[in-house]
Amino acid sequence: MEAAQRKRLEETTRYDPTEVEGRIFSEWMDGGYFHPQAEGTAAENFSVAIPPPNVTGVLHMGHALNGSMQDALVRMNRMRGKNTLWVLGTDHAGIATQAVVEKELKKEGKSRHDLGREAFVEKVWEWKAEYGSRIVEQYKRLGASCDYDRERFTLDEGYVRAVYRVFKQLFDKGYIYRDNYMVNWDPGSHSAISDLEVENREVEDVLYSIDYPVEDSDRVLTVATVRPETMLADTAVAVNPGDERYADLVGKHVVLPLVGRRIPVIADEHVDVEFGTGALKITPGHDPNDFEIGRKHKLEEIGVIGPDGRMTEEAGEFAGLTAAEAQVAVVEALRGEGRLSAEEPYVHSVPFSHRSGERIEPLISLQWFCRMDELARPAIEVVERDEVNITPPQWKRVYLDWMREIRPWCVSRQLWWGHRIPVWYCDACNETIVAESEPQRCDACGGELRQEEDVLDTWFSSALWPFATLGWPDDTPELRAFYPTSFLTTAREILFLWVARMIMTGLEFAGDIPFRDVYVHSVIQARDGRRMSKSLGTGIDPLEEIDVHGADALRFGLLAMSSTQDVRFSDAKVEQGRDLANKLWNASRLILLNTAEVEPAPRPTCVEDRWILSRLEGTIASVTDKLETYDFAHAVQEAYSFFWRDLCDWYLEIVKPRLYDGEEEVSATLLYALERVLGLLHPTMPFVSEEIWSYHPARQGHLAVHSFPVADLALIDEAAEADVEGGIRLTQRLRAWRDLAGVAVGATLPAVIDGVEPPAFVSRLSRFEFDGVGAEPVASIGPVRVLDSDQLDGAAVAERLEKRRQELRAEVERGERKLGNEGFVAKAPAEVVEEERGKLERYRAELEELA
RNA sequence: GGGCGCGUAGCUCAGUGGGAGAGCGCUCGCUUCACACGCGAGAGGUCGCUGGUUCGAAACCAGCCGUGCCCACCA
Repeated sequence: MEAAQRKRLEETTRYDPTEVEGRIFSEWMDGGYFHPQAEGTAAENFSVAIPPPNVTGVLHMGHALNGSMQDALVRMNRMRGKNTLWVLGTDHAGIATQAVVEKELKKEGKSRHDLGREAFVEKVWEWKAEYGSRIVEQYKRLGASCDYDRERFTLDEGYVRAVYRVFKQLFDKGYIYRDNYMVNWDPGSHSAISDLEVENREVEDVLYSIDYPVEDSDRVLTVATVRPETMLADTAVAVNPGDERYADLVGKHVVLPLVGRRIPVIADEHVDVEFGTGALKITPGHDPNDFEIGRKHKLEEIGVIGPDGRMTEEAGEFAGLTAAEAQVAVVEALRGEGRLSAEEPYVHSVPFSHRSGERIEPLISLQWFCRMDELARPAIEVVERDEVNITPPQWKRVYLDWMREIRPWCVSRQLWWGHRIPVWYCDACNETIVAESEPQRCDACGGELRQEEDVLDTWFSSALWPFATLGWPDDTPELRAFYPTSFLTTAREILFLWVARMIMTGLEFAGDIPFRDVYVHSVIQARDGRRMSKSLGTGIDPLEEIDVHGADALRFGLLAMSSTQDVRFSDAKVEQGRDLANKLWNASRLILLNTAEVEPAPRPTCVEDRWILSRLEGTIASVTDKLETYDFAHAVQEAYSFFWRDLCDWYLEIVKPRLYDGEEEVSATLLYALERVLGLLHPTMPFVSEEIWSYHPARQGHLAVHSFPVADLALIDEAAEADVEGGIRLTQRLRAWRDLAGVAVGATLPAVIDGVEPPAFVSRLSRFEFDGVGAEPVASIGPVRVLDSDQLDGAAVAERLEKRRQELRAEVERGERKLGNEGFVAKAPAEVVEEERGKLERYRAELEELA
């Protein structure tokens, strides 16, 4: 080691991530390690497509967790020498991004309409250029080993070609069509949204009962509704065909109050006899159920609420009011006419826009849809056959259940930011042209064309992510080398929205599954158990955590707290990671500053050496297995426990004298163990491991591309493990005895061994002299007979002895009770019974000695 | 309405048929020549409740209570 390096090691007693991380990351980038050549086949390579974050965003805890998991597996496979690609990119996130820019405009008192479409979209691109790359920089802070030179954007030039190709092919197959249909209208974003972007919330409304007079009769038909303003668009009243109360009215008409329109009484199975009066007003224009019933009975579809949320001309005297205002006015008018027979509070679930948070207004409008059933079929099969493996397994069924009930997808959005739908209309001859690139003139009449105004749902483009990012529709080297990707880690909330659609499009267009494994990770909640969200103010900023504790600490913490169930964010786990980084640094200082100049190699000379090597290799095997099966929490905690407990607390303490002596064998073994520990931890804690590696004598190049340790099972030694662990337990018992017997910390006590000689370290670490002479034994701890000396407090020793006797009596009693149970002896496995017998014997013997 | 989870030490969570675990916090003792982001020793739990299966249950089954999420067109 150079003198300067040695000096730095000697002087730096605390690991400082802020000083290290930026420097190390630059070294990785300069090395080009994250930018693989597009060579080989997907079967032999390793690749991942990052779930593309929104350009609007900043890194949140979900990204940090997901990034930590992906990076762990990506780095592990890169170290294994695989040609490894982690594709990075961002999503244009239609509604979200447009909303942010509109909000900016609003500050200047302008709306997007003031700018016009072209200028507005230009503005969004400017915004994207300025802020869109923030999240990429933040992934670097996390240490994510993405290919930053292959960054993609769902709206970049090549991506548009992929989207248009897909749209055209789906259209040609007859899957994509345009129709007037009931959609979820989001008054907030002024666009239709898909079913998956709707969330239901419990709301307290008023349930109004309205009397509809029956034509040519004194009777009234009373209907119940929470939206009285929609009665203006009623085109029927429905009753259940089996409902005798109304059987005679079916086929007759009622007169709609306020409006005066005659509407038929129809019979439909959908109507619940039990609910309210059993009569249901039918408003095909403003209610999804009524829409279905209306289509079935060929009812007129009237729209009284427009896309702007205001009452239309159809609403007559109420035209121009907002729906909420109209509700008040309609109720007032009905009351005036004596048609309101009841009002009662009513709690029910109501759809809201996931994006804008506004209450969904169901409307009929002309939209583009995509039939999903044919696309779903093969996507169901690959999951059924486990060609795409979903972990944890309960999500497989959730996926399959949803896919089997899949409905058409409304893919058009009334936005300006996004993939403008590749459809052109000719007003001259009414021709509709779908094309991958803009046609000049109408094929049929040569007339002028105008492009469809709507854009595609953001998820339409994200659905193509795994192959579009690799250059599809061109047959690129990247596509051949890295598709299908190896795995996908994701939050469950986008299982349908994104994962399912990638599987469908992957099979349809890229001819193969997009990934072999889907790992659905847990959700990290706020410290108080609420959802982390910006609007609730419950978010925890990963970058702040990185600033304070370091990226390795955050990564370790997130992986350690992740599990199959949702967990609350734990500062303690991040601090545990920070402490681990510091411990790694300091243990490495001890090793690197004191070892002799030797080749790192396992060179055991005693049982402790064989023990630590056995534990090391066992840990490598187990941690590797856990990482490969997405059991990140146990993987990092097991690595932690091996390193801290076994290596630092015990082995380093045991070998210190040999180390300070400059013994070559132990130096070689320690350097070997350190090299392997650094390699094992690098995927989860890349910065600190890389930094320490720079001081390691075996270093040739960066740890990021050094070999990942493969467990050497020849070094597993169960006998050595048993011996040393026995010695450790004995040491702990001796220390505990000293403590309770009131012995001074630094004092060495005389004792003799009666029985099997424990490993040599026990004497030194417990501060007992095992060849003591003279005095009487006063206590018996395993094979150790403690001899009396003036360092002992007689009363404390007696008390300690009595306590042990009580413990032993309890143990003996327990064993006797268990073995006295005939059922146990007869039915329990022989080895379990034997074990109990052995224990009982030992406890009895010890009690005998102490008596 | 249907489905999936969860309820274990003060806190956050592991453990899923043979003697209750981790991290943090707490108590006591240590400025021991890698680390006080440290070292050593401790205290702390009728494993939500009630029944059942079993020689044996925190774990398996049933019911109940509490709690979270997803899906669903009862006005």
